[in-house]
Amino acid sequence: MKYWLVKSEPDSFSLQDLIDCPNSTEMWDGVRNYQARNNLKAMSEGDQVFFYHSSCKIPAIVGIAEVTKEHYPDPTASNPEHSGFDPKHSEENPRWFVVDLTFKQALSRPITLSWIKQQEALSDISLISKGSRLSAMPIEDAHWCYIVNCAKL
DNA sequence: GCCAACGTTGGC
DNA sequence: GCCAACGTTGGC
Repeated sequence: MKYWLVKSEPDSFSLQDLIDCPNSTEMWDGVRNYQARNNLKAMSEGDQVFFYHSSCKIPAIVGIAEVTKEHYPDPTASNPEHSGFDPKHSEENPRWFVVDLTFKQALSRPITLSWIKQQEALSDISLISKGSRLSAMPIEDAHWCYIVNCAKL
């Protein structure tokens, strides 16, 4: 099992929004960056995912979700009406993908970006290193465990 | 709202 | 294939 982190702007889709989805499950669509896409494709069913709130007052990891369906073509990329439409994408020859994420639990306290930056043990976490703008990125086991322990689930 | 750090696009 | 121009992300 692998660990990941996905980002979402809470103004457009928050952890609560995921909880409120049917079966607390949502198709994670709209990724239009190749590296982030490759990370989506590397996800397996059962992988655990930190849910991170970005571009907001207090950027933080706020919860945990699970990959419940492995990657499949992003339907929003084939929809000309959709802002994520890509004419070079098709069902037959897909360029962009989604996974399904299911809510698992909220952290009892959010793990803020500013706190993460203060932790020696997390000094090389992908979230604050090169390529940190990716909307989906891998998290090392040790970093995952450190954060989960500190969140006192 | 600013801007640094990227990623993408397209002319050549 | 280079690189300038442009767009996006996301912290501050």
